[in-house]
Amino acid sequence: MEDGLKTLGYAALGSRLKRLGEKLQAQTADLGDAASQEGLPVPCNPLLAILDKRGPLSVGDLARTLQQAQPGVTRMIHHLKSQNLVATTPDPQDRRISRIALTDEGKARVKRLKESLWPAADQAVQSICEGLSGSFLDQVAQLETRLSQSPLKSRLEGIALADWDQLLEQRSKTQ
Amino acid sequence: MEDGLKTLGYAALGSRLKRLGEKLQAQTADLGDAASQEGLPVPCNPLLAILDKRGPLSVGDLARTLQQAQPGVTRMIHHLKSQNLVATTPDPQDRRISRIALTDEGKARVKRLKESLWPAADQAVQSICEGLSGSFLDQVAQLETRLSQSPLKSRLEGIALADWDQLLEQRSKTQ
DNA sequence: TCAAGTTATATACCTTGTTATAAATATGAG
DNA sequence: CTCATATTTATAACAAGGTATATAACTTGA
Repeated sequence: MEDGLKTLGYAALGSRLKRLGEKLQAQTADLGDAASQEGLPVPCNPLLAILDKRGPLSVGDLARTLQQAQPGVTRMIHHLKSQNLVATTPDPQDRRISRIALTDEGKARVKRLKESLWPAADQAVQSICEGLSGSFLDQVAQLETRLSQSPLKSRLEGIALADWDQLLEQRSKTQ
Repeated sequence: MEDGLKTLGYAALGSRLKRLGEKLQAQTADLGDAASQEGLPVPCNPLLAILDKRGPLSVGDLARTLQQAQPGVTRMIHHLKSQNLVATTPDPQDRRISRIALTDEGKARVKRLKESLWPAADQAVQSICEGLSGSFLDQVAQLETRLSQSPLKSRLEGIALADWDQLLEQRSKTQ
């Protein structure tokens, strides 16, 4: 009864990926301890990471980088701004553009996230993706099963957290 | 600039899968000609397919089968009911339960979808998933690229549509 | 130079998922 | 039998994505 979607082949892959992504995000939120999260919505994390990596960016650049529609990015910026994690300054060359940058508070938060939630999420998700086999559809099915049977949080027990920058560096070498 | 998410490793996989799913669904909507769609929201398609395959079901059974929270299913049922595609009848054994079944109009609609949108979606999505390689993360990245470079619709040109039931039967054999 | 078009951001509204909870019904223990 | 608890569906409120469009600022061409 539970696996009805699997009988619908590739036609339902869109629905399945969407919900798989939502479940990953939900479980990712559970990974952070209270200290590292402090009420930050999950989708803000990639935005902060991009800002940290690529310095100040315009709303449009952020949207393109995140491959996301601009109004959603604007909304996240408002949220982050209300928490004093980012600040916007008008571009002197072109006053339509506002440059988004991390505040000092934002940088401090990013530092904490780099030591806790981000590597935890990376390592847990990598672990759940290990050894998938078969067609992409099969792999998605395996992921669905794994995610409901052993949540991300349980995959971190007894694992040492790497530091975020080291993780990414290492990954870029392997690739 | 465009591939910023790829530099974030597994940590951003949730966001990426969610948006990849959304884009697949959006492009799937473009596949149907006006006749086969008639204003049916994309997420209703799996629901109709399950109802067609497994006969009348309760709301709870549908939610479990679709691996989705119950209130979302209730909302879709209301929508489909307003279009006369499904009907609900109270279960004689347990009056809390209402059994959801396709109406004659619903069956006719399903018949049309089986001959057009569903196989089109299945074949197009299968084609875009062909020959992916590398880690799951790599495969997702390849899918993102392919989807933005050649949309699902363009993958159907000159391809004969199979019938839905034959497609699924064939797939279950291959597997 | 200024009118017309283009671009960047913000806003409004919609969609579709979620949780929490209420209301109706069923079940089971005493 | 009755009351406490379970279960089923519906409703309300929220989250985070989307499209369409308005507004302000820039650019270009006659």
